[in-house]
Amino acid sequence: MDRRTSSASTGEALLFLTDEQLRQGIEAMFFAYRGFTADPDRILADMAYGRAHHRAIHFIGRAPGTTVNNLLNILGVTKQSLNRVLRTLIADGLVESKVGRQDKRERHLNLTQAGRTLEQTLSDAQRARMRAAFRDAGPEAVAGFRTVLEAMMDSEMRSSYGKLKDSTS
Amino acid sequence: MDRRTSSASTGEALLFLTDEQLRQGIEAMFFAYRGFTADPDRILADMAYGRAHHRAIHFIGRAPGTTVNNLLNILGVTKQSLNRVLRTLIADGLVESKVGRQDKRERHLNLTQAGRTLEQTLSDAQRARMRAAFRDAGPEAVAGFRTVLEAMMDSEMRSSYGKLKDSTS
DNA sequence: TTGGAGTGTCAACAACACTGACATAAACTG
DNA sequence: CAGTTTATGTCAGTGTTGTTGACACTCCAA
Repeated sequence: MDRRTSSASTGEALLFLTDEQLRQGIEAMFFAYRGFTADPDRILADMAYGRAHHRAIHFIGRAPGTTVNNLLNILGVTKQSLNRVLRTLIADGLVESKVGRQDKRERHLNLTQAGRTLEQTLSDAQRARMRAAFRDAGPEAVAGFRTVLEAMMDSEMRSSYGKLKDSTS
Repeated sequence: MDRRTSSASTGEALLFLTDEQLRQGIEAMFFAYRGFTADPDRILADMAYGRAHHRAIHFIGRAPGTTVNNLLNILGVTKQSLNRVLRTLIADGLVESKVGRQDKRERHLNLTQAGRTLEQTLSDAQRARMRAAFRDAGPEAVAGFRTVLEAMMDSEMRSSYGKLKDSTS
């Protein structure tokens, strides 16, 4: 099956689309993601936190004052799941939740000083690996990396990604 | 902190290594990985299987006759965790486990016909997304994508990845 | 024969996701 | 104003996937 991409009938120009190339892409993604999360995971293992806390802290730090609903959309989890994480982060004084001024139903989330410190620790570890990978690979490879990843996102995620990207440019 | 990469002191040539670029790389990785797993996850949700079953099926299909220990190294989980998954896959007739001929302690794992069918279904979905992303991004971007991902892996994973890659070339 | 490697299994537990149901307050709508 | 919707929080239950620790069995190799 899938004769179109596994034979040479489409010519040399599409050789990068063979099933074998796609499988290697899939496996590269799998192994790289493990590396990507390994360092923060190690740090968090010593605390009572996990990957979910890291993600929440990352995106609150990235979009200060964001609402719970917005965070829900970015993270793509249920409110029950996020709430469990947020509750512990707020209780531990890493995140603060403030009632909205305009719309008092909303809660605006911000990192406290302690939260920023942890965010920095986690993101330093993750950035160090990313930086090493980027440096080894070079600028053209990095551009290609981002192009492919963007194409691989669902469109909703792509818009979340775009908003974050633009908000800090 | 990290003045080296966040200032212009190292020159324009390293602009792709700014903290902002690294953060965007981190977020791209996060959102893209969600897309990457979304399609197989949807298929598996209807069955009694999850992502762990998909991974086992993928790598058994990729390296037929592999031993449990080898699979353990590739997947990077405990044998207890893998065993739970393998047990259900074997019980459901998707994977068969054969005692080694040379070393009878080892078990060699292979997909049954039913296993291959499921593997095909899952990997078709995942490859379709990967193919679309690769096609949209173009060959140079794909090359860069792979270069960065390889640089991001831990070295043990990189060697697992390399072995799989070479075994089918 | 003894030690260690490869494997399987039991039990307990934790993290993180899910669904469903319900509560509250605020905002919007007719 | 009454009714509905939105944003959020919470309780209870469940499932998948990971972990440790312990123990047993088979079998290879020194």
